[in-house]
Amino acid sequence: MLTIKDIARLAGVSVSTVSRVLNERPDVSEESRRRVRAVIEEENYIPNNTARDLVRIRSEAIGLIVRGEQNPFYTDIIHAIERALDRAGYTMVMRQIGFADDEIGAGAVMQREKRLRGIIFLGGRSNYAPEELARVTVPFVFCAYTNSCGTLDPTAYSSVSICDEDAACTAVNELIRSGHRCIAALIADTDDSSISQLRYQGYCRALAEHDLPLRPELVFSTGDSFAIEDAYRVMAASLKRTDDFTALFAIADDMALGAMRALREHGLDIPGDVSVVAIDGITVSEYVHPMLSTLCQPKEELGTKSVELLLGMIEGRGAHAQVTLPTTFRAGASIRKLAKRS
Amino acid sequence: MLTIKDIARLAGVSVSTVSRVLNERPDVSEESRRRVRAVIEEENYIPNNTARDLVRIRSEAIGLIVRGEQNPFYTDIIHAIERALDRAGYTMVMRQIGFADDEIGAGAVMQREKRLRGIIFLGGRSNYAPEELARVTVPFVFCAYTNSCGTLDPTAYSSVSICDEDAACTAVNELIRSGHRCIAALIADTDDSSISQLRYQGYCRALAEHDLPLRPELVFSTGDSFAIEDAYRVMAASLKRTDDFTALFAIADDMALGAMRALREHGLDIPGDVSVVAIDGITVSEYVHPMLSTLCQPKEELGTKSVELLLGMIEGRGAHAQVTLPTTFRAGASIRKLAKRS
DNA sequence: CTGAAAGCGCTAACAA
DNA sequence: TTGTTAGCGCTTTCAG
Repeated sequence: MLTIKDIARLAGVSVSTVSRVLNERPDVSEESRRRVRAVIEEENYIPNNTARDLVRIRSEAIGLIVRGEQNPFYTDIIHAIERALDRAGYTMVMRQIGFADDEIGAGAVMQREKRLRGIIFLGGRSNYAPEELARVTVPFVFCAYTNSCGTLDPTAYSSVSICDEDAACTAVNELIRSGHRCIAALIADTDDSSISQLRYQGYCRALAEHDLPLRPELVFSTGDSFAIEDAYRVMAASLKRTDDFTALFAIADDMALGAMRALREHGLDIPGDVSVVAIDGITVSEYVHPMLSTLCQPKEELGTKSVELLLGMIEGRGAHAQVTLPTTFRAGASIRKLAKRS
Repeated sequence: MLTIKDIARLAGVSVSTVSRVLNERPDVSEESRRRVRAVIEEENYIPNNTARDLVRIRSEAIGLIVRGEQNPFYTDIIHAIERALDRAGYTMVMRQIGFADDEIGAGAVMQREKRLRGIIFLGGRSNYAPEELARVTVPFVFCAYTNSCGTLDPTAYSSVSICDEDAACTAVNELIRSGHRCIAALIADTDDSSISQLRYQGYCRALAEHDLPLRPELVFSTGDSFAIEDAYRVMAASLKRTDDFTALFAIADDMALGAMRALREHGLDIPGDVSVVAIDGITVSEYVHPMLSTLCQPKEELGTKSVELLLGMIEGRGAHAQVTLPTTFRAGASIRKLAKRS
């Protein structure tokens, strides 16, 4: 394995000169630069990033902590993040953690182990105490979720997300606009300020705004999973108790897909018997039958904007900010317009 | 930021002693070990991996190079790989590359930059020349594909995959067993030894074995993409030319889903008018309607076995091997049994 | 513009 | 069992 020394020797210069051309410093003569470049090219030399990172104290690496089971929704965002990071000359180190794991802890460890310049948290909770958050001492941004319950000072964290509550409210309103009155909800956990909870609140708000009663028996919860199979399982079990609703709001596309299978297996037609709406806008939901009506998150922008915000903080041109991105309703064929009758 | 020196000072020992307890060496007195551990705990010290990796020359990192657009099929495998690596005490560094990019080159760069111990290639081509492959000097394994065209010496590479040709043949046979005679195929590229090509060969073989003619006008190709949207687009365009088939074999689940939408939009019922079968067994295809009949790849095993093989080579207990894993047919509802006539 | 030399934080001989 | 010390490959003063 070639080192900078070998290159220096081969080019007949000192290691510092090689280092200078490696780092595109201006203070090198054209002649030296050319010679060094030639040798590097010739020998197929690639600098040892580990050593560079060590001496620079900080690396050019950004950590990405992804929480929860594999949600197809994240895939696009992850790609957007990686591309954006790559374009800016940073490396991405990804770490997946379990639904119940502590992402701040994981971030703190990773930050030190890998000497990260910054961290992007994808899909987490947001109810941290400031002290907990303080364990992460590099810039970070929450992607696709935010601290909407307000336990944190807005100057203390960054986030790029949609407004989950509004999104849910909008989605449910689509159902109501189509004449639905008995609207069930398929959610995950309800007991903290998770995305599930926020979207559930949006559901409640939409009902309230239209003077529709909130019927607890129509709120189905997977407990803490967004997984398609759990959505299916819970929906199937719930249908044995009640199917007294004409529409279903699922807090995530993936969950909607699971629920739709359960509905069909229960003999219900979509949207004939039950209309379905969800939030996220994952690719595949545009290809299922009936095409899922959903409120799309701007996946690409969530990723690129997160990177932009993070790099802004890292490179000292930019401060903490909470960015809220707009959603767009994608009309599918999973909502049936009900005939008006009171 | 605390360093090993600080810990040594605080614990009243030398850095070597700290290093020894960090690396769980046996030659440390219980007394020292206890004291050092206490200080580490107390100070929340986390060793600098960069420095460790530098001095160890080689890191504890394994590279994962994922080629091609985000295929949901990969997600599960990636997770399986990460979990297995984590369990064995290795870190994963992932890098996505474009469909047309050179994964061996990417691997070679990454290997040097990150001082990788090994590399797993996910979803690549397999028609490299031995000289190209030689650029990667750490152990590596091809995951989910193999060098079936045989340009490589079996002692020169490792792979964990299914037999793509057999899988395709089996899938198409399911169609034939159900009485189908006019079977279209939706494929990607055909001009190299890609997975698409192998599966296409399986399709051809199944037809040949049953004396069915290969009708080129029923072979639809996306060119080089496995993306759902391209499958949809190509299928929709093809249907304008011909719909003279009773069954469709798609080389990937995701492509099947795209095709199914096109078929429906063309007014065809699945499986009433057209039966569909595919290969991969991604999660969501179990939830679409009709449930997709498909030949499942053992995703979890593909990942864990790849890691096992790789670590075997890295840790010196194990040599190159080509592992072929079995597929299992998952009967959905997308195949219609044709009445026997002729 | 260039080179010598001092580390970055850690591991691994080698001595003690 | 412990400490001393020489680097790992690179960047970065600081002189020249």
